[in-house]
Amino acid sequence: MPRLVAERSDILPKLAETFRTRGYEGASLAHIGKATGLGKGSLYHFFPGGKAEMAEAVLAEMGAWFENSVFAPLRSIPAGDAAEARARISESCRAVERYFASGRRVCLFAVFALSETRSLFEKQVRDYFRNWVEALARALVVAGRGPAAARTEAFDAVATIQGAIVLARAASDERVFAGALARIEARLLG
Amino acid sequence: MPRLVAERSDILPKLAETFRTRGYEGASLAHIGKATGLGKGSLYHFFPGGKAEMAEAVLAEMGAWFENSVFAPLRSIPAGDAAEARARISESCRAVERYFASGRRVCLFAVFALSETRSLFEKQVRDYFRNWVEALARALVVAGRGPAAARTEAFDAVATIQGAIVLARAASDERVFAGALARIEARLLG
DNA sequence: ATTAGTCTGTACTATTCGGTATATACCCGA
DNA sequence: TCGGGTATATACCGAATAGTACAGACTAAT
Repeated sequence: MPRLVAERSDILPKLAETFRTRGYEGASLAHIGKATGLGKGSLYHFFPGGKAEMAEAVLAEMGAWFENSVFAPLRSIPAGDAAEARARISESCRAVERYFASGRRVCLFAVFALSETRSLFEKQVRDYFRNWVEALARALVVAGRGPAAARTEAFDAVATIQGAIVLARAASDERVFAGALARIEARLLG
Repeated sequence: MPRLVAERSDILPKLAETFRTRGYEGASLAHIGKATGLGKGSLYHFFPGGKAEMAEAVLAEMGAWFENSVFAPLRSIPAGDAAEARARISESCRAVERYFASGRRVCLFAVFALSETRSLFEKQVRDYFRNWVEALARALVVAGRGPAAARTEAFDAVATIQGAIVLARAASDERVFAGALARIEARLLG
């Protein structure tokens, strides 16, 4: 039996894809096994906690990606450097567009937030959105907004992004996501 | 065996509640049976097509409610009556807030849009959001906006509402939904 | 009173579920 | 060459799954 996978993290992308497309309940071990090419034995070797641990690992990886690629850059802008803040906000919009594949790819945190799975991953889901809103609000403050306005604008921007994913999928038209994101960016910078 | 239910529509609310809280895959016939108080016999009597037909009926009822309570009033504003348009837009925001129970209650169309269930109910999901955006855009035109601006503003408003439900649930704080909706209304009227 | 049609509960099928146990194969260090 | 830890496949478990079959009980019209 040749080894196919060296590390747990090698199969996380395919795991994430399966949870995204089928949801937590809908992703059966059979689906996961087929998607990853691994049997139950290997799956339970890597994730002794079963499906719950798989989903947790996927959320952790998604969270880490956003932390590194979106939240941290927004949070760490030097105070007073409004030009840099605007540049980082623009960059974060591009990173978001890339990650969600222009609305074709779903946000797993949103899927979990809308389902009863929420209770299983409540903390991860809450922290993800809180971190996003707070990081963006911080960047807006550096860009010159008042604290209260920055907070509500950040909230609305994140909410609109999430809703745009829903509407883009509903319409099966990814252009509407790109358009919405462009308007969000303009509003954040304007 | 006493009759518990006279018509199919009597159990639709409980059916909707079950699909909302557990999703399509997560709502088993056992859950549905317990929630509605009906055995499988009755369930398959009313819905010979099983779960798929139940979900379809629920979507149809939700769609009809929105059509009557939100879309039609927005669509049927007399041309030129900007004041009436503003009043109807305000009313629709209040109807939406009531329906989604300030963000506690999930939008089933959004849940389906994000899952692979989407392929089963593609048309219903697409039509729901398209009708909403178009009705709101029409109202905005009557209120004085240009057609293009009306369309993008309507899209963004619906998207933000959907995203606000996600974020409100993630934060387990319904006040943030009410706040977001108030800002959306102000933006639509301003 | 009879009957036809409308519900309702229950037992049943076959399948699939998440999870466990086990046996086998591989790689690497001694 | 010989273990021992790491992967992997497979058979298996009890529970739950969607759906079917059917018999009983109620209602309403005849």
